[in-house]
Amino acid sequence: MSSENQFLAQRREKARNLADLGVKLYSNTFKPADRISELRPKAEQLESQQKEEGGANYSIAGRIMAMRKFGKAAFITLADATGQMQVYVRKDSVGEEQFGAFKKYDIGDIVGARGHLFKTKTGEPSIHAEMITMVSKSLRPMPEKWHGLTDVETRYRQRYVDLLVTPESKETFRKRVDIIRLVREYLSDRGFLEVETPMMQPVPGGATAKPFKTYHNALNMDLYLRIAPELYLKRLLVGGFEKVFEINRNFRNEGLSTRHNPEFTMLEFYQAYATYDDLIDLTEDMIASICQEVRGTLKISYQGVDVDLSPPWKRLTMDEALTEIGSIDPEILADDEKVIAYAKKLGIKLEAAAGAGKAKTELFELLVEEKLVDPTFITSYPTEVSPLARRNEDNPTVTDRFELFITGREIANAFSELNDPIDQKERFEKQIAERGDDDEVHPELDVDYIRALEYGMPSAAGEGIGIDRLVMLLTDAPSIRDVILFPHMKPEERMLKEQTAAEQTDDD
RNA sequence: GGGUCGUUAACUCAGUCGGUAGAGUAUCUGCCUUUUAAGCAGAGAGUCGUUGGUUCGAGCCCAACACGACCCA
Repeated sequence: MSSENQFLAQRREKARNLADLGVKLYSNTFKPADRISELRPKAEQLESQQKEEGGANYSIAGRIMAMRKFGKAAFITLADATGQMQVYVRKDSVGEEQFGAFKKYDIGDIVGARGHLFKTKTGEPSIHAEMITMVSKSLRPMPEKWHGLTDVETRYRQRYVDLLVTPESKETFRKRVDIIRLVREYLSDRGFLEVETPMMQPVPGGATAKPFKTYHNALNMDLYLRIAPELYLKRLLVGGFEKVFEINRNFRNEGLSTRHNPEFTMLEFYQAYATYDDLIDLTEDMIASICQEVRGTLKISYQGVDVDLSPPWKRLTMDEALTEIGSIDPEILADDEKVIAYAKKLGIKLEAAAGAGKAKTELFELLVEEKLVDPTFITSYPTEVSPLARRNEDNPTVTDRFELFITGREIANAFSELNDPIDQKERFEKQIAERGDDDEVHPELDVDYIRALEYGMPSAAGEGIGIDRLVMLLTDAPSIRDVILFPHMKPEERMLKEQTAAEQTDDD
């Protein structure tokens, strides 16, 4: 039984031939002493057709990306983690035996080479191999060298191949690493402690979303994958840590889209004795400085649209945004019934219990959000849609909260924290009473969290930033799947078949 | 959940009006010791996403399904 095609069969055959020649197909004895990114500049300095003085020996290991074979010589392009470099393999340099084996090497094989530096007559910095050896034999053909891999489905499903042949993809993920490191440094430098709080929670809280459910055998209890770390981080403020942050995964059991993956990376940070406007300044400075570091400029373009991240960023209250950008008459905004009627007129469906705050938020999403291209802080969110935020002292119908929008997308959400345990409990209870008929979103009363607040939490402000979306912005990625190494996909039918076949029969 | 588009060789893509399945790269064989999308000559390679239907005949027309992309909710 073989679902093998011609290519797999050919490669297996070649591998057998190599093994017959005494070549180890998967050897672990070759240890490269040099890295391509450091070797190339050295070879670059040579003149064409010049060999390095002294004839020092260098060794590199990497994957064969291209081969240009002649009868008794060949040029191969080798790629290691740091870059690509050409290796010149000649029969009279590596010897009869090695060259005989080398002739059976394929594109995709991982090999080691040792030799001296030189530059070809066309000026290409190269290593003239005196020794070449197999490190790992590849049994599958690589995608085409010129067009590469363009099928996004294969790029997401087989990221290992994508990373091999799509330099831009590799670059995006390097930038992602940089961005997360810079966030960490920025906050650490300002005295924030990085902490880890439970990903498995008995009561999922801190956001309105559908959680994943799992089960703990020994404890005989249901657990939920967290939808947010918020309530645990605030417990730490109660415990006396004054500045904390966490960068980690959240899980939401909802649909997938260009902007949504079931697991996504979130930064949340909390600062005691701060208010939301302190966080406005911090956010603006942090994101701008990271952009400057990663992109070298504050004027970037996202999917063809120019975005200017130069501070200071625009600040508007929600009512101002609805008036200035949404063109809604301030008289309508001042009257709860008129706002609700206006929203309904525009086709927004509101539940019976929904008030003017909910209507305003819906109107904002419909009329304003996508128009906020340059960074804009929207403040004064209705209390109705902000169950964990502190009410404004002068106007209790709104909270001391902001959201940051860039390229029409929400990037950050922050507020002065509600630390009054009685108010908090009442708001939880109201939320639970209004949960409606959606069984999957079930806010529960987190009694331990209330207990924590009863011990007293300092005044504080906290913020969440979607790291994936920030990375999308700074890497100009159209889809969240382009910035997540292994995005969730439905299983391939082919693989399912092979898996069940393998489970049923176990011979070869 | 709804709509539109896509799925053809390992990869990138053609495929006319329904009449025996095509190219480039890659692979294989031969020649070739400074090439770089190396070159020259030859060869092999396909469940046309899946299952049904219409038809003398389907990659192409129809239906359902699968997976993906985009838009909408």
